[in-house]
Amino acid sequence: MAKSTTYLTNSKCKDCINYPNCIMSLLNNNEQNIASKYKTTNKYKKGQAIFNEGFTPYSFYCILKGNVKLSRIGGEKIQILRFAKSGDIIGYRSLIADENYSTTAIAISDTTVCSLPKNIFLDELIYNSELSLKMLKQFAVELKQADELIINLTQKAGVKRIAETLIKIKDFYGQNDKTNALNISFSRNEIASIACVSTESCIRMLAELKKQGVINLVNREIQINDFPKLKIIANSK
Amino acid sequence: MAKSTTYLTNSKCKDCINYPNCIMSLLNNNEQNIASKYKTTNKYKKGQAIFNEGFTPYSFYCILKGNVKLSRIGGEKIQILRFAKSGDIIGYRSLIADENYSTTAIAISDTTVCSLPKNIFLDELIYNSELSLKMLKQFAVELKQADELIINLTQKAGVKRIAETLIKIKDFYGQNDKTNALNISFSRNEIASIACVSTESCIRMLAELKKQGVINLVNREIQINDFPKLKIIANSK
DNA sequence: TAAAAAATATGATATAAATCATGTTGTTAA
DNA sequence: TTAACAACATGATTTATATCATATTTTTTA
Repeated sequence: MAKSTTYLTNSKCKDCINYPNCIMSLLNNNEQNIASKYKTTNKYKKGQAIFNEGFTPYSFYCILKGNVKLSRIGGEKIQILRFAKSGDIIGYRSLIADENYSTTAIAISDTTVCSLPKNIFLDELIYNSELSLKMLKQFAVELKQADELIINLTQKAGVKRIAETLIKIKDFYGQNDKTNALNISFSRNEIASIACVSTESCIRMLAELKKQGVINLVNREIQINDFPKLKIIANSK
Repeated sequence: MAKSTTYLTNSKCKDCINYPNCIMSLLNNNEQNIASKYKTTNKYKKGQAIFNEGFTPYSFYCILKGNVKLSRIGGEKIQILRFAKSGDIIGYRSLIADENYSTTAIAISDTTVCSLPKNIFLDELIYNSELSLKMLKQFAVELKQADELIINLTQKAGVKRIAETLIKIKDFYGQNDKTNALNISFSRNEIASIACVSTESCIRMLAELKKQGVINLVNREIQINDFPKLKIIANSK
C-alpha cells in the first residue's frame, strides 16, 4: 500500500472545519500556536493504514476529514472494534499508556489526518486540565462501549449482532435521506468482522433481514427500510 | 443481602496500608485533609454488592482491603469483566462519564472500602493534574484490556478461555506457594462467567485440564501444577 | 471488452458447546 | 447427624454457526 501524502500547513485548530467539536478545540491560543507549528497533515486513501497494531506510536492523530475503522487481530480473525469520523481523535490510547499500538487504524474512505508529535500532545495533557478532563470523559465512554461490545458479541445471536451492527453504522455515519442507504458502505466481510460472524453467515443473515423486509440489498448497498424493527430485532431475547 | 457496616475514621491516605501504591496517594496534604474529612469507610461481606449496574453513582471507591469482581448483565447471563484488589479504585468510570453505573461491583471476599463523595473526587481531578494523568493512564490500560477480552472471548476456544481465566486469577490474586492453590477461590459458575462458557462446559474443561496434568482439583479448590503449560494451552492456535 | 479477480450467494456438512437430564458429592442448617 | 440444599459432575441431545464446496455476480485490470 502506497505511503500517505504529507502536507505542511500552518492552519490552527480554531480555523478547522471541526472547530469547536474536536477535542483539540480546547487548546488555548498559545497551545494552538505550538500545535500548528509542529503538526503535519496527511492524506490516506481508502484502505490505507494510519497506524498498525504492535508498532510504536510517535504521534497523536485528529481526523480532519474522513472515516476510520479500528481493528485488532486475534490469531486468524480480525475484529473491528470501533469507528472514528471527522473531528474524532485516534492513537491517543497508546501514547497515554506508553505502549505500542494495540489496534490498527485503517481509512474506510479517503481521509485527511492531522498529526501532532507525541510529546507535544502529552505536554498539553499536563498543562491543560480542560483537555485532560475531556480525555478522561472520552475514555470513560469508550470503556463502557467496549464492555457493551463484550456483552453483545458474546451473548447475542448472530442475526441480532448483524442488526446491532447496522444500527451502529447508521447511528454513527448516518444514512441517505432518500434511499435509506448507509452513508458509509462496508463489504459483507467487514460487516462480518464487526458483528463477529463468518462472512457466509453474515450474507445469510443479511438475506434473512431482507426477507423480513427490514433492509434492502441493492447492488451490494444496504438500505435500512424499517429502523424501529431493526432495533426490536437487535434487542429482543 | 444485609447493608454494609459504616465506620467513620479521620485517617489520611498517607497513613493507609496501600500508600503509596493507591492512586489516591497522589493527593497533596490539603487534598488529603479534605478527603479524610469527607470519606467514609464501609465493610462488605463476601457476596455483597458495593454498587449496582443501572444505579446513580454518588461516590468514588477505594478498596482499603479485600477483593471485588466487576460484572455486567446481558439479558440472562452475567459476564465478569474485571477484578479489583486492595489499593485499587472502583466506580470512577460512571462518575467521570456522568452516567449511571454500567457494571456491578461485588465483594469476592470480606472487603473494606473507602468512599469519597462524587464532587470531592471530581474536584480533585480538576485541580490535581498528576491525579488526572494517572487516571488517564489507568483508563488507557483498562481499555486495552477490554479490547483484549473481546478478542479472547470471541476468538478462542472454550478450554483456552478457561486456561486464560486461571492465568488471570493467578496473575492478579496470586497463588499459595506450597499447595499451588489460587489465593482467591471462585466457584465453577463464576469461572464460567469469566470465561464465557456454560457452567457444565466449565466443569468439563477443568476436568480436561486436570486430565492433562496442568491443574489439580482438590475439594473444589483449583491448584495450578504446570503454569507454563497452562500458558501454552491458553495461547495455542 | 475479455479475462481475471474479488465479492456475494447458497447448499451441504461438521463441530463446538449449549441445553437438558440425572446423579453425586460437599456444605449448611435444623 | 440427618435433612435439605447448593455445588460439582457426567452423559445424551440439540442447536447455532463455522467450514467446505461450488455458483453467480460484480469489479478490476490487461
